[in-house]
Order: sequence, then structure tokens, then C-alpha cells
Amino acid sequence: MTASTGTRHDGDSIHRALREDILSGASRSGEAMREVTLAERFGVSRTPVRQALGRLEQERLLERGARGLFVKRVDAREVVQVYDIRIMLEAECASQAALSRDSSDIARLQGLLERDQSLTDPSDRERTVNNLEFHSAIGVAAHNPVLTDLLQRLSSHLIHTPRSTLSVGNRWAEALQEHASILAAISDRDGIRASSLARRHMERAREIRLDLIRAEFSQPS
Amino acid sequence: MTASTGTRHDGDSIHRALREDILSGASRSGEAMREVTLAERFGVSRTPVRQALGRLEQERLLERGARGLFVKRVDAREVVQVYDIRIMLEAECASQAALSRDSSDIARLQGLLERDQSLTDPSDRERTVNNLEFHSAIGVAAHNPVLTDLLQRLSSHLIHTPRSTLSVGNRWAEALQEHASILAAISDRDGIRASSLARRHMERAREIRLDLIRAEFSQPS
DNA sequence: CACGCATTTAGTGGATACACTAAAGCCGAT
DNA sequence: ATCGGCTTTAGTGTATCCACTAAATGCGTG
Repeated sequence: MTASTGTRHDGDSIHRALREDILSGASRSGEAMREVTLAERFGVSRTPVRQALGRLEQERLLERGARGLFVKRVDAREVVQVYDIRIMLEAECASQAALSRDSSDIARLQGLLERDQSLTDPSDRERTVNNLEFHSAIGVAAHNPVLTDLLQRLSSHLIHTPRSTLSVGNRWAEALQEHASILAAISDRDGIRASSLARRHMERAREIRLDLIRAEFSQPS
Repeated sequence: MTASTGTRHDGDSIHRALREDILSGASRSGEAMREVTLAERFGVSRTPVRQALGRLEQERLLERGARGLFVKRVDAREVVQVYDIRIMLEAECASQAALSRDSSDIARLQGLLERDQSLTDPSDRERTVNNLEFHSAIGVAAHNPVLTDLLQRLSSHLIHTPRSTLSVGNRWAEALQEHASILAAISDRDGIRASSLARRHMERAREIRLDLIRAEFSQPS
């Protein structure tokens, strides 16, 4: 459960907080999001909560059920659909990043990568957040707000699945290697290579995600 | 100006109405969207208007300026970015439609196409709407809500440019031909062909759009 | 005449009160 | 015990009021 007391909350911060709750799994799939309950929890009126919920609904993190809004349930089919699109867009994004990057973009990516490499046994949450940050930084390097925006949206579609793919076996180390090679390609301004590396990186993530889903179905919670 | 009196308006209908205003060009680029003004126009309080404006902001049809929300100004760079992504996604969408379509999808597309072919000298608005409907029907045929949703969002990013590309020269007739061939490929379950036809269709649209933009810059309003 | 400062004001953000709707509980009849 | 209809109630949708902020405006001064 995310903090409630101590900080003053406005619509925007509530949006972020709830988003964080959903993505981190603190709010379980299918759970109801009631305006009054949340308003009490954040110590505000229903108005800003409503604004936040509206946004989350448009981001497809919530769905409207019989009685108000609920945390969206993910189904395997949709997860695959999201990954398929993400594969295309991440590849395109990496390509554009290779062509449009400036030196500060490279520095930022380098910094993130080194930080990740220096972590010893990071938590699942940490891995997820850092991974998101790296991909987001590639988005920045592409200097294409439209594409970046779309990817951001798609990423959050997935993350509220039970566990990230980055805690499976040695996937985290593997992913960092892949990040390193993508970064190298971007740094070399080699759009083709960046694109195909990014594509393979995401395809790999999709495979692992599918394994996770299959495992979840045979051994339900 | 879209209707104000006569019909009762709730948040949702206001959202649609304003959206329509923006996409049709009734609300000019850069124009202010004031809560009180709109509330008066629709004969409701500020509350539902605020909800509608919030949604439109998230759809990137409005942007937050110094003094509230304004109809977003399109810049050439962004238009190209949107088209580039649309090209990819429409191609993928056509491909998936070819693989996933059922007979009712084909019937629907056929119906829309024949309707469009039977029109004599349709208005610019009519062309835009009908074109959107056809593309949207391809989305339905793909049976991929994630992809369809994304495309829907992207389409509306563009349409509030001054004029559609479908009123340039004989582009409308040309577009219908292209629609016909895409439909044929989808009907044949030929994903590869559908994809490349859709890609070319959108690339053509992008070229024309670029011409329009260049023309607009040399002869501003 | 231009510049800086105080004042006004246009406009949004949040709180609260009221209206409406439909699901859930309840009770009696068969 | 079960079904039909009534009542309750949980929950959202809208209206209105107050609070706050920052752009515009006007006024005095150099």
C-alpha cells in the first residue's frame, strides 16, 4: 500500500500513486477502485480521485464493470498482442535513436546501464523500474514524442502482470547484456543493428512472458 | 458549431461533441477551450465539461498552455512521426486482418467500400469520416483490440489538420482503388500482400499530406 | 514615455451537497 | 425452500461554492 499520510495530494499525484499501486501489483487484478474509499485514503475529496481514475481508465489500467471501476484483468491473448506491437515499436524506436541521438543521450544510457550492472541481487521491483527507465531513455534518444508516448502507454499495459520477466533464471543478466549491445549500436549510429537487436531483445521478453503465463495457468494462485 | 440545444448532454456526449468539433476543424487550432464557456454552450455545469476536457487532453487533442487548455497546434514534424508509425501499424493491422477475418468482416468492408464507390462528389468531411470507418473496419477484422485502439488514437492525432488528403486531385478515387485491393488481399487471406498494400496506401497518404503542409506554409491562412 | 509595482480578474482546482441508478438484501406467499 | 416483487443502499454523475494562482491592467514615478 502506497503512502497516504504526510504528503498533500492533488489529482496528478493521486494518478501517479494509483498507477504505481497497479503496476507494482499492490492493487490486485480485478480489485475495485471506489471513489470514496480512495478519497478517504488520500485524505482528499472525490473530485481529484475521479480525475485520476478517469485517466487510469483511458490508459486501460482500469476497466468499467457493473459497479464502477476495477483493476483490469490481463488475459494471455492481450499480453501477446501488446508484446507483438511493442516488438515493432521498440525496434523502430531503437533505430530512430541510433539516427537521432546526441551525446547526452548516450551518456544517460551509459549511466543507467552502469548503475544496473553494479547492482547485486536487485529486487523484482527494482529490476522492473530500472528496465523501464532504460527503455524510456532510448525513447528520449529517439527524439520522437509520438513514438515514445505510445511505447510508454504500451509498457504499462503489461507490467501489472504478477511478476516481471526479469526475475526468471538469469534473465536479468542476459537483459543487461542485450541492453549493452543495443546501446553500442545506437552509439555507433547503426540504425539497422539497433533495430534488430531491440527486436530480438523484445522477442526474448515475449517468450519468457509466455512461459510465465503458462506456468501461472498450470499452478494458479 | 455543433448542436447545443435540444439534446441533453452528459460528460460522454460532450467529449464526443468536442472531439467532433476539433476533428472537423470547427474548433480552430490554438483556440482556447474554457470550461465556463463550454458549460454554458452545452447547458451543463463545469463538471462534465472538465471530464471531457481531461479526456481530450490525454488524447493529445488539447494541450495545456499558460491559461488552461487549447486545441493542439500540429507541427509538421509530429505529423510525419504519426504517419511513420501509422504506416507500420496499418500494415500490421491489415496483415492480421487477413489472417483473422471472418466472413462478416469481409461483408462489412465490402459494404463500406461499395457505399463509398457509389458516392458522387462527397464532401471533404464525408470522405474523412468514411475513410476512417473503412480503416476502423479493418481494425475490427484484425480482432486485435490493442492494435485497433492504438490506431484509433493515432488517426485522430492527424485529422484536425486543415484539410484531409482525400480532397487533393483524384486522391479519393485512388484511395478507393487501394481500399479495394487491400480488401481483396484480406479476403484472400494473403497477409503479406495485405500488409504491403496497406503500407503503400499509407505511404501515399503521407506524401500527399506533406505536400499539403508545404503548400500551407508557403501560403498561410 | 517606459518601467515597476499593486490591483484586479479570468480561469482552473478542490470540496461538498444533491440526484439518480441499479445491485443486493428482505420478506411474504406459494 | 424458492420465487417475485419491494425496499434499502452502495456508488457514481452533476451542480455549485469556495480557494488559489497567475496573467492582464492600471497607476504612479523616474
